[in-house]
Amino acid sequence: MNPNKILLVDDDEDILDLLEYNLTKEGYSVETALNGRLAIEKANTFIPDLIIMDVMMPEMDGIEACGEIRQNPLLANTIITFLTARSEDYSQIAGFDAGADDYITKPIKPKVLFSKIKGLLRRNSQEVKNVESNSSMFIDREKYVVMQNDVEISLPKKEFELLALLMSRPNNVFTREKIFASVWGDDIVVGDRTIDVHIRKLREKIGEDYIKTVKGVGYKFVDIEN
Amino acid sequence: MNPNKILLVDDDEDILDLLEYNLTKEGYSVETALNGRLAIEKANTFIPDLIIMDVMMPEMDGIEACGEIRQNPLLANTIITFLTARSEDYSQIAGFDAGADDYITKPIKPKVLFSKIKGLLRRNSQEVKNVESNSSMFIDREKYVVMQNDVEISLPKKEFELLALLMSRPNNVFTREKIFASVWGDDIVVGDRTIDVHIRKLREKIGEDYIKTVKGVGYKFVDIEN
DNA sequence: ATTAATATTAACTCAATGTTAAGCCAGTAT
DNA sequence: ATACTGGCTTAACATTGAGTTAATATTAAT
Repeated sequence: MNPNKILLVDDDEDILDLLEYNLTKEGYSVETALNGRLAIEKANTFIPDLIIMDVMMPEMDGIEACGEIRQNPLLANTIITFLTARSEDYSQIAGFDAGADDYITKPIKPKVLFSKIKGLLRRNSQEVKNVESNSSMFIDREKYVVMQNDVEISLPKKEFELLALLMSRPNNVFTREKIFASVWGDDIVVGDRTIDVHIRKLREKIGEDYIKTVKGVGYKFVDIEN
Repeated sequence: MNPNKILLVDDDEDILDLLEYNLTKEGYSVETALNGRLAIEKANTFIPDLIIMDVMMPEMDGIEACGEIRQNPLLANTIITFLTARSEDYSQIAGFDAGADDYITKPIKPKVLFSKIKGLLRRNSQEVKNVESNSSMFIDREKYVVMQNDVEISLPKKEFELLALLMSRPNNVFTREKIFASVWGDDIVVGDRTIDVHIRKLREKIGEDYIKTVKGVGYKFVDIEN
């Protein structure tokens, strides 16, 4: 299934119509909402892959809505992007705190916006690359090792790919479904406990605190301060 | 010699001046370039240890320049880092494809940038140091022999080329696919066990511990202390 | 308290790799 | 010519350990 469901949230109907029209024409499945509260409702049923949301809205603003949406495990992998005026510096910071993935500054040309959307959605399905986070750990695909505080940890293939996936988006929850699809491939079927066992082995090797279980949802890699 | 040569590439002279001033003060040897094309020229003669390059530039963008630079074997050990806006997700992905090692998101505080640079160069110097300390073994293409602790080991062609390939990037994993492509050529087809047998003969001659198997992935040449 | 989800452990399976020896071929010495 | 030589490949079989499973324990949510 290609990721292509977009939820647009803005209090200006003209903008909604314009974007909806053009994005639909591009082949995306689009829904809209006029404020934060409605956005939450729509998101819970529509399960979009991407939410583009204005910050300033009546009823419930984007920041608050974002926080709510991030509570829903089903939307763990949904990318949330804010629309924000260039100068509203504070909203950007608050937005990231609330769990936003990105922000787009207004005004923006439709063409630029579309290519941006394409890029964002592509990220979800991208092959996992070397990952450099500002944590004490990073993946070295060339050497096929994980560096932890300048110590090399070598891992078997499946464990390595699993960790690489989780680290590709720290703090982001990966569902078991996504993990299977990415590490094992869509066709191969293995038992339910297989992921658990690999997670366990990883925790044994890199420490208990890096991989966090989100019960009923999946697993995430969290950054640890030195 | 410590790795300390940095090439800065950005179309904004103010930024170049600022960074150059501060990095020079930190003891680095710094050169600058205003666009991708100039960057390639400078890189070819300056042989920097680290290139910090803006993605968006006139004349030739960072991605393209990165690809070009990666063609030059002299710059194989040069770290290439992109400067990119937080939201330009696509450029990050394309950057890795082009051979970038890392990316730094703008805006960034100078202090953070400096510590990041330090980290990047330190990582590189450690690798280089390992290679040098392991002068217990090196390839002599002229004589077509491998020197191990001042002892000449002469190897048949295939074994020699295989070892030379692995040693060309110590600690790096080479997949069977790549080994075939490099040592045998893309067209020639040989059986699955052929590589194994050559690996075995090499291990017999140079010792068991130099070539490590990464099951399901490939082989790598590892440095050995003393 | 009940239950579903996850953790843990150890045993098992099988694909990937290791090992050995024999065969083939090109170059070369007899 | 013929036989020898060393390099390379192949095939058959052995071995290994990554990956999986299954059984049981523990945990978190209601």
